[in-house]
This record gives sequence, C-alpha cells and structure tokens, in this order.
Amino acid sequence: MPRRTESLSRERIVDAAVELLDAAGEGGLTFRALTDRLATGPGAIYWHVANKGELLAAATDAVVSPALAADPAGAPGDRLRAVALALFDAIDAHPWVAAQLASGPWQTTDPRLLESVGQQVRALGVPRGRWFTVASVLVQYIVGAAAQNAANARVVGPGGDRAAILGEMARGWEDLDPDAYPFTRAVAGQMRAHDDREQFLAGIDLALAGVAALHPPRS
Amino acid sequence: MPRRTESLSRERIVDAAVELLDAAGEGGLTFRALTDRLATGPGAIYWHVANKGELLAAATDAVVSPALAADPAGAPGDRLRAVALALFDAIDAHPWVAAQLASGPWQTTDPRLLESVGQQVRALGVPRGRWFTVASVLVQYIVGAAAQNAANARVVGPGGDRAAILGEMARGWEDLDPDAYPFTRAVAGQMRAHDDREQFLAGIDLALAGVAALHPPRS
DNA sequence: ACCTGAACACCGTTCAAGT
DNA sequence: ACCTGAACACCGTTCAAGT
Repeated sequence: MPRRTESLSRERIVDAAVELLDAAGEGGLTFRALTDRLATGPGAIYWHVANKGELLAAATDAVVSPALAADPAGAPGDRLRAVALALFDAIDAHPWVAAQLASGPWQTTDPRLLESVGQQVRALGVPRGRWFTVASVLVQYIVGAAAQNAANARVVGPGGDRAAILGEMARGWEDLDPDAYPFTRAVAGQMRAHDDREQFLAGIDLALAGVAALHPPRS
Repeated sequence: MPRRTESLSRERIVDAAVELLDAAGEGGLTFRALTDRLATGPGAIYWHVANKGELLAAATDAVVSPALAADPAGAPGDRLRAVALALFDAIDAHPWVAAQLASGPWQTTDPRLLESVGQQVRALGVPRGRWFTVASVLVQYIVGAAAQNAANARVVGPGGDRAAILGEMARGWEDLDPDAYPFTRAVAGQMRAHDDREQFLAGIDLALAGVAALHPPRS
C-alpha cells in the first residue's frame, strides 16, 4: 500500500516525522515506523538527516515556524498576545513540541520568537537598557507556560473527558491535609472550572501589567 | 569493588538513579548502569520499582522535595523569591530535573509548590476569586524559566567556558539580517553580559509588579 | 548521488528459577 | 519476600553493496 511515488527528500522525511509524532507522541517517532511509512531502509533516511536529534529539531521547526510567521497588527500589547497565542495553539495541536522547546534552549531554533516579542517590548516604551531582560522573561513565560499546558493536555489525552479528569484532580486536592495544604484546598474549585487558554492569557496580562508598572510609558 | 553491603531498597535505588543522572544526564540512567552500580540484576530493581518512568519520577521528587521543604520567613514578596530561588538552584544543580518538571504536569509530583506560592499570593492581598489564576501563572513562570535556564546550562556543559559560549552566541546574533532581526541584533550585547540567576529574579519581580498593579493592596 | 537491508550494540522489561 | 540472570522485542546507527 505505501508505494513510493515521489523520491525521498528531507522535507518528506520531516513531514512523515511530524505525522508520526502527532499520531503517537514522542515515542511514536521511530526509524522503523519511518521506514515503513516511507517504504525505504534506514540508510536512505540517514542520507538526508544526520540523526534522530536533528530530525526532531527539524520537526519542531516545521511546526513552530508557521506559527511565528504571521505578523499581527495592532497595539503592542495586542500583538504580543497574538504572537503568544499562536505559539500556544501550535503547541496545543502538537504537544510533543513542548518538550523540545522547553528543554532545548530557546536560542537553538533561532531568535524569531525573541525578535517578535522584543519588538513589542520596544514599542511598549521599555527603556533600552532593560530590553533584553524584559523580552527574555516574556519569552520564558510564553514557552514555559505553553509547555506545561501541553503536559496537562497529554494527561487528559486526545479522547479523554477533560471535565472528569479535572474533577478527579480537584477532589484529590480537597482531600489534602488542611494544615499542610490550606491554599490548595481553598482553590480546588477554581481549578476545576479553569480554562487553559484563558489562564495563559491571564499570565500575559499579568506580565504586561508588570511591564507597565515598572516602565510607565511617558505620554 | 561495588560489593553490596546493605540490602537493596527503593531508597538505595533512587539514590543511585540520582547519582547516575547527575553524572551523565538523562541518558545516563540505564538499568544496566543501575545494576552495575548496585551489583544486582534487573529483576531485583523491578521488585522495588514499577518501571523506568516511576523511577525517574521518584528521582525528581528526591531532588525537588528538599528544595521545597524550607519555609522561609519575611514579607510575602521575599518569601516568594526565596521559594523560587530554591527551586532554581535545585534545577541548576540537577539539570535533568527540568525536563521532568516542565513536561510532566506540575500537578503530578504534588501541589507543594502551588501551596508555597499560593500562600504568598494570598498574603499579598490578591482577591480570593483570582487566587488560582495568579498562583498558577507564578508557578508556571518559575518552573518554565528554571527549566529553560537548565537547558542553556546544558549547552555550556559542566566544564564549559560560559563567557566564550555566550560571546559566540552574541556574535551570531550580531551577524543576523538587520531588516529581519533588528531587536535581536540590538540586544546581543546585553545577552552577552547577562546573569541567569539575576534574570530569573527579574522575572519574579516583573510578575510581582504585575500582581501589585492589578491587585493593589488596600492599606 | 542516492538507496538497500543485514548487522551491531544497546535498551526496557519479563519470568522461570532460586533462596 | 526478595533476588538472579538469561531471554525477548525493540531501539538508533553503521556500512558494504547495489543502482
């Protein structure tokens, strides 16, 4: 059935890798699965790709690049939110990307995310001497929060009942020792009802409020 | 030489796992390496531990728990900084922990970090209805930023010349296309001189400023 | 230049057998 | 109850050989 029509290429290999990762997660990317799907031997793949690490990096880039390509318009704050949400949604659709982004250094891919975020930081009136720090903090929050959200989504699973699992977790929190975990118990109900995307945006808003407070725009 | 004196136990296995991970990173934890060091067979280890995933989780917990055990005194902001720094330093000393924390959901271990952070959020005067959101955002930043920092540290490596590698990366940024990467180029010098720990703290301060701005404490 | 496929070293895990 | 160690299925990677 999987008869080869086009000749092999790095692009076809990377596309197949993304499909395997989407279908079965990190563990789904295997040279055997890849050779099956592409109807070749492992040597053919190694001709186009140095090793599995490079293939994973290329697959990550194939998902992240389009998400960062769009350059939204609007006020700096809104553009920052749009960039962040684009990455959030890309990771949500391809949860395996999270581990790559979070545990490879974000400089690895290339500095596109830093550039996008940084341009908004500049537009927000942050003083020049603080550009790198503020932009880095925002990038780290965006990548880190999106990654941890993907991890939660993986627990629920593709066909899982989100409400049921949140409820189960909330019940676990409510059963904790009241002396050791008063806050967690008090907050279990809010966690049951929370929305991942909204909370991610709340984090961006919190950071933006911090930027405005520390660096009030002179008007 | 590695003669067994004590009998095997889950604790001894977890300790050995932490040592292997510290010595050689994620790839260093192997059942063969473990059996060598403990002078047993794999079956003995499986008697005490369900599988490799559980062992990794237990090793992570063994590192994270002590870091969260100390309950620092002081003003809410200072206590929050202390909790965050304790986790940062633990991850810095055991970089493999980062991948575990960032890509396993933080609820997995248990809600100790949320509890610590949350108690400070409450003390800061955040209104009750926003407790979960604000505390979650802070936890996600702390874990995410610490994890990405560990990834950077892994690039430098244990004996690596940090200044040299930062300089190399900065030079790469300075060579980027001026039209596509104006911000990144402008910021290369700041990145060359930056301090990971300081920048992490700057992120906490930014978040705290955001909390204060969105939820001004009534005095 | 590009591909084939057998082979290698290594991995997590199982399990009948011992004590 | 706790441990042994051979065995199994699977993995990433290599490489002589083909076209």
